[in-house]
Amino acid sequence: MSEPAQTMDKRVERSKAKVLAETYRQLAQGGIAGVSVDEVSRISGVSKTTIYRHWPSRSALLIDACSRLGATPVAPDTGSLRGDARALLSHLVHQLRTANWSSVYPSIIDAAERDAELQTMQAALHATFMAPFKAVIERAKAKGEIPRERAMDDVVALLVGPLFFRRWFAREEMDDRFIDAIIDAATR
Amino acid sequence: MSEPAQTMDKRVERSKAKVLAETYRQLAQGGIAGVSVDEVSRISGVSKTTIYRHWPSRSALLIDACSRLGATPVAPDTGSLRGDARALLSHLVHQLRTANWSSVYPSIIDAAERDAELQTMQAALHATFMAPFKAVIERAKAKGEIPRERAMDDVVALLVGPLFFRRWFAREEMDDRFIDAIIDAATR
DNA sequence: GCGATACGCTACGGTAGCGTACTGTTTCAT
DNA sequence: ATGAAACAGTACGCTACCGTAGCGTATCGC
Repeated sequence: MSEPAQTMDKRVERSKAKVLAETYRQLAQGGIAGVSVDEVSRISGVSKTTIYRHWPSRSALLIDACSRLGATPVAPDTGSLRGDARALLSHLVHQLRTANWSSVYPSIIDAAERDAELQTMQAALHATFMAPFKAVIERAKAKGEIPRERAMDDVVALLVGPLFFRRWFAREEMDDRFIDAIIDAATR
Repeated sequence: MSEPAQTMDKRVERSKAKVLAETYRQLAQGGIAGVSVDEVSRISGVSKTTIYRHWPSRSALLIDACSRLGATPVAPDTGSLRGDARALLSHLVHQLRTANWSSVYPSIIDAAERDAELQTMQAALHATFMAPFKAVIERAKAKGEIPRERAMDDVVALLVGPLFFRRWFAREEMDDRFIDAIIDAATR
């Protein structure tokens, strides 16, 4: 979102990096509510004054940090929809188990329920996460593997919904057999 | 969870009811983080001293209030799995759109990510919500509408996951066509 | 080298929240 | 009627947090 701006003072870059790193850590540990500017300052070693020089408020810092959570999306191309979907879901399961954003995301979802700014940020994050799924489904439609009439968003929900459900609501394990069951159901 | 205890002082009952009612209201409005004991006291008209007589801490009050969110579960019996599932999902969609717990649940999910007590409460709530689904699926298995080998939890996740996904993550509308798509996929 | 900029440090002011102590009053149960 | 229990009101102490001000120092770009 915010670029290096071509020529950025080394000191600024260093400070921002340190602050964002510590913000990530606190986000992963305590969610959005667990981030305190005082503590970010104390642990990162960057003065609170400096933090407020770069972000106008705690809220701005949080949005900036959260909006960088999404990893670079990668759309596989195994040759078949089933193979692509299996690759995507396996990768997603791995992320849900290990990635930091997996424990932060509920905070964002909760905050988006009441804060408009957070809501647009979450929408962008969501679009980033879902992009590879949409790409794969679009390709499958082009090859005729699934009918054109099927709504894109429906297929995405059928594929990803059950995983999210297990990770955050049911708190159950997600094995390969479950992934296959999802694919069987969604690409029927 | 906490019973009328056979003979409960009218004053106690009245105080607890007023406090819980206001706690609900603040929960629906601002989530778990939006509940303040001082404000519950001020608006409900029940003295803070009294609140702390009945709940040892703010956390205890929150857990007590949240654990009562679940409505009485109702398992329909239309004669077919498709009919039952359609009834359940339609009702769930309506709840997700209008019920108070729909805006509170993300808070609980987030809190459960880090607090063990909240986690067990959420597990109980989840079991209550899913009970009618399990009943319907079990009946369908008995009638041979779906094979016995299919894991119960998989079917539940395939049915409910896409709806939760739409409500909280994708923030998209849920119409009857989508419900049919889910049922087609899950009961294939 | 030197001016400009970023930075650290310390100390505030202000707010909000939790949980407790104390005192006097109302309401219940018998 | 009377003792016991629950209650309201108020005032605290404590902690945590946000955001700002003032001042001196270090570091960058040129």
